[in-house]
Amino acid sequence: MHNTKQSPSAQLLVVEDDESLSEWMCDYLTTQGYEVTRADRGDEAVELIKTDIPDLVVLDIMLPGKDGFEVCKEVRSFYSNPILMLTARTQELDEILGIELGADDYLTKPVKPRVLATRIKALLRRSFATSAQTILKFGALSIDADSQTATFMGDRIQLSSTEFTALLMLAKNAGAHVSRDKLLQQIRGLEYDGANRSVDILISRLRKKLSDDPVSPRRIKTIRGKGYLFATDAW
Amino acid sequence: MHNTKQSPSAQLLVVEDDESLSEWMCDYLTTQGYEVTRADRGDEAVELIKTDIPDLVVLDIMLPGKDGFEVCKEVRSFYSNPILMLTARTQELDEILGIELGADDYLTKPVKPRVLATRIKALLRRSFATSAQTILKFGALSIDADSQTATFMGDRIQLSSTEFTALLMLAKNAGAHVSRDKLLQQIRGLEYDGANRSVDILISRLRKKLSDDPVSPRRIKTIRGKGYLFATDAW
DNA sequence: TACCCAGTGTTACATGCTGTTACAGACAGA
DNA sequence: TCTGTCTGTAACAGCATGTAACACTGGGTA
Repeated sequence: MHNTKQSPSAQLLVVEDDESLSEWMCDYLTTQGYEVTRADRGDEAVELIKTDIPDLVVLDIMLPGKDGFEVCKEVRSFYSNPILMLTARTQELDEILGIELGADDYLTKPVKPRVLATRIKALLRRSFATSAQTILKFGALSIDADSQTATFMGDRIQLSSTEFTALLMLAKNAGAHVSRDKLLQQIRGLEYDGANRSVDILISRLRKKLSDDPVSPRRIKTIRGKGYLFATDAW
Repeated sequence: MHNTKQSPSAQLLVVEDDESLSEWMCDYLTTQGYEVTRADRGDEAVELIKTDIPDLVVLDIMLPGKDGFEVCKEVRSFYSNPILMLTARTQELDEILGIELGADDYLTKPVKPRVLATRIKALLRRSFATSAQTILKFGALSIDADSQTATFMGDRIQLSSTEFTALLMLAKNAGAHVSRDKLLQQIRGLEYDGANRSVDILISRLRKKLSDDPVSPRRIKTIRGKGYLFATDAW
């Protein structure tokens, strides 16, 4: 029952002027389940990227019309999906490494099919993964778990790692109360012994940084005897 | 339940016109866990290589249609996986050694099963090993494990090998914290004794080179008591 | 050999983070 | 209103972290 095919037919653009190489790459990638478009000129490639917006571009450097470096530089202003460069000579490779032109990976010719497929898969996986970034948003407040950053009204809030952990935990359980026990466990791996006030202090500091009034908090509410609650719609 | 097979069924093409020899090689390699395709003519082999793109080709020299030398030369323009040549006579062997035709290894007949398997395994391992290169990208920062190079905003960052190792390790675990212990282990193969501050210094130097503000770092965050974390999306 | 240099670890001190204590105020039930 | 309990937080202490300055090392060079 399980379909083992990983990539759900991503759309690729192969830009290569060597016809035989281009042909086998396109054929091979098609057999791998990709939808493949072909171009053999640099200027043509730019147009295709603009109109088709492929999920990934395989881009040779030596090209008629406009070389790979130029293409890369030109499209980077509007195109952010991965670009895999193909290079024939070590000299070109040096150039790729020296100049930061926006390529996401490179391959030296001769290209091995398995390697090509592996790279493309990896790049696509990464590309999809980063676009599925987990950012929690609550009005003007947003919390990004991956980069450990919280912003409020566009400004970054300076939080210590502990504060961030607590905020994230509260936000993940927004609308429900989180006990001191759980917060402490998350932060220090400790059980709450009842007399410990560290969570209170932590919340106090968090509120201050979120400009939340402790007397009548809109964001982090106190649930007497039970813990704290992150309010979803604070303002 | 555990499958001990190492190579996940690589695809091989055996090109040999001696039927009995071809048959036992194919059978034997199949029992070794490979997926084997057969050809007995040189021209047929070229077609199969083009369409199937096997992970490795075992190629006899004396063949009807087109001999092994020709096949090798012809496919090398588009095929870069390993080719293992089979030769009957010493004279042929001399030719293989004299002419650079793109073979990766050779075997003289009679072929011993164990030797054949060992060579194939070695060639495949080498072939896959070279496919490890990849560029990690995080906004304006890119890290190339192969060339031990990191660039930031297009400029190359001058990193010592230790610094690069640490950066790579952090980047590979982007979004998750990496302990001082692990960093030290990776760098020096040592256990972290708790009093050692070398990791801190290393991070400090790294941050400086990445223009990361230590007071409020965007790239390499400190997780108090746990280590450091590379933020995926720093800006 | 003596010297230089880059890389790396150590020391020492500055700074920052977090928990504890102590007290003030808030809350709930009687 | 009174009382006991819970919560907020200032102030402090202790420890973790940041880093300048120096020491050490190994490799290259004159």
